Amino acid sequence: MSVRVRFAPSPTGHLHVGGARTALYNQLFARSQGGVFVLRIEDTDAERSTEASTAAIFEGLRWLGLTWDEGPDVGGEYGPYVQTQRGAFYERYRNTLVASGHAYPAYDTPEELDAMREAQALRQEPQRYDGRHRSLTQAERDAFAAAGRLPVWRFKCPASGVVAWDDIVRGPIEFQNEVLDDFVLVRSDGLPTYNFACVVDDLEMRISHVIRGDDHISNTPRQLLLYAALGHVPPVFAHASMILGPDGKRLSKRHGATSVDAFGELGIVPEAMLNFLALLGWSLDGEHELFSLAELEQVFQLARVNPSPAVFDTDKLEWVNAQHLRRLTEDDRVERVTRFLAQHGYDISTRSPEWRVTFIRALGDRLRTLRDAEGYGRFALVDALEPEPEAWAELLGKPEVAVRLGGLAEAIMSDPEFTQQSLEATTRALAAQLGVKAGELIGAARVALTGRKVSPGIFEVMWLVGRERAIDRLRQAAARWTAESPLAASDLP
RNA sequence: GGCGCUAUCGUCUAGGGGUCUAGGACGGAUGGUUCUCAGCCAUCUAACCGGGGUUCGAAUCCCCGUAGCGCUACCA
Repeated sequence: MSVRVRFAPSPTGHLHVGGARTALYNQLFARSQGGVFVLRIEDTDAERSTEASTAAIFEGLRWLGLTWDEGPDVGGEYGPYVQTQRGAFYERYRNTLVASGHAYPAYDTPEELDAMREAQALRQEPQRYDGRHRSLTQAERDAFAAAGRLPVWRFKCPASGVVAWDDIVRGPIEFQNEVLDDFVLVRSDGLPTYNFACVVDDLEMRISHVIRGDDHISNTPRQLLLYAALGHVPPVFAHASMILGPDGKRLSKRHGATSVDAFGELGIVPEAMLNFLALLGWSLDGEHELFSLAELEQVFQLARVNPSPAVFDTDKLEWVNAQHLRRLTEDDRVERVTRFLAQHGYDISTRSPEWRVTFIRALGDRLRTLRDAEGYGRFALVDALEPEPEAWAELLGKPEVAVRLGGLAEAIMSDPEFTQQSLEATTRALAAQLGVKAGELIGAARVALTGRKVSPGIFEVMWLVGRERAIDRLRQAAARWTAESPLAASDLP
């Protein structure tokens, strides 16, 4: 049997991390099996579906680097791949079901249904459609129609028996038919409901495996019943678990970023997002955890997907991100940092290639996210530097700062080479001459040159800041220290 | 309420009757390296939800609880 899977989002918002993981698992399974990955848009909810959401979902999938073999944009043998364009299929299948006695029109109004459920709730009964329009006579139907009522089409659910399947990630699951009711197939406006459209499309698109979130487990028995009524063998089902927030509740906006491209804004690289998502609910062996998409496509196994829900852990995501950042080639890393910075108001594209490479090397392993480049690299990105209060306060408490920084400015000025090496030699020589530890001098220089207590290596910093600006910052800091430090008086002769 | 799913360190997980004094990773802690930080190295921290079975033996199988989550729409 050839493997055909699909990711079928409904365009009612951004691509959520849960959806992204479902899409990923589908692609991974398809590729690992030499199968086909289909993208289908389930927009039968006219109320909530929007063009903008469809676009956002595409954008999210593309950002991640996912690729599908059939879909609205790439076409394919079983199109169209947008449900609102597949009306003819649903109509045909509905007619089949009506003809075989598996479906019937129901004319209840929303108010009548509400009343029915209320009454059931009052009696502590399970709330489900009681089948009141199941066996209407033609005359009764005509009467409703004449009264202007538009029917929905309901599925005639068997009153007894069980429906069961062997879920790839959860094993055997079964439902008693009696807990199901005559669910709606086609709404009064003619649009199919999820359960119906889904089955029709999976059938028509020859889907072999349905990989989706476990919020669909309770839909599965209904769909299975439909396959049976239609006389078809159902696909194999695999229900992955939910992704939770740190509080153990279903991940949502209040946990922060949930749409995948929001993570791009946070400085997460798509390779890392994919890797992390794959690990949320799947593992190769519990030992290896760093994978590229291509590697995942080789080693992924649906049966190794974990049935229990997983908490989305940002710390781990950032760690995975840091690992992927390191794996990038230097050119790629320069490119991505440059692009990220540009999107956040810092243009380093005009700098020399040598400067940019040095900048990225200086940032080095400090980058957990691309955004860290803004923080660690700020000293090199802006002209005017306001020292952080805490760092400055500490400097004020140190002795002889003006002499040292002033001396360093002099030394740098008279360093003919101005390379990282020469700067180091110059600085260390000065420290020796002043009789202080190099670390002392460097610490003061760090605050003067970067405004912070933490920065990349000081000689890289000097080189990146440039001779003029470095001298300038050192002198300014010296002057300001003299003006503000209680220790300044004793510093003067 | 009904139905369903899930249950190993704080988090992601390995482990599926003996090899488990439960392994790896993130996080945290400590020490080393270093101009700070990061990194790297070393060490440490911390778990089988509870109770009953089955068995010579259970984290692993069964049952019952409990908890969390999902579904219970003319949403998907």
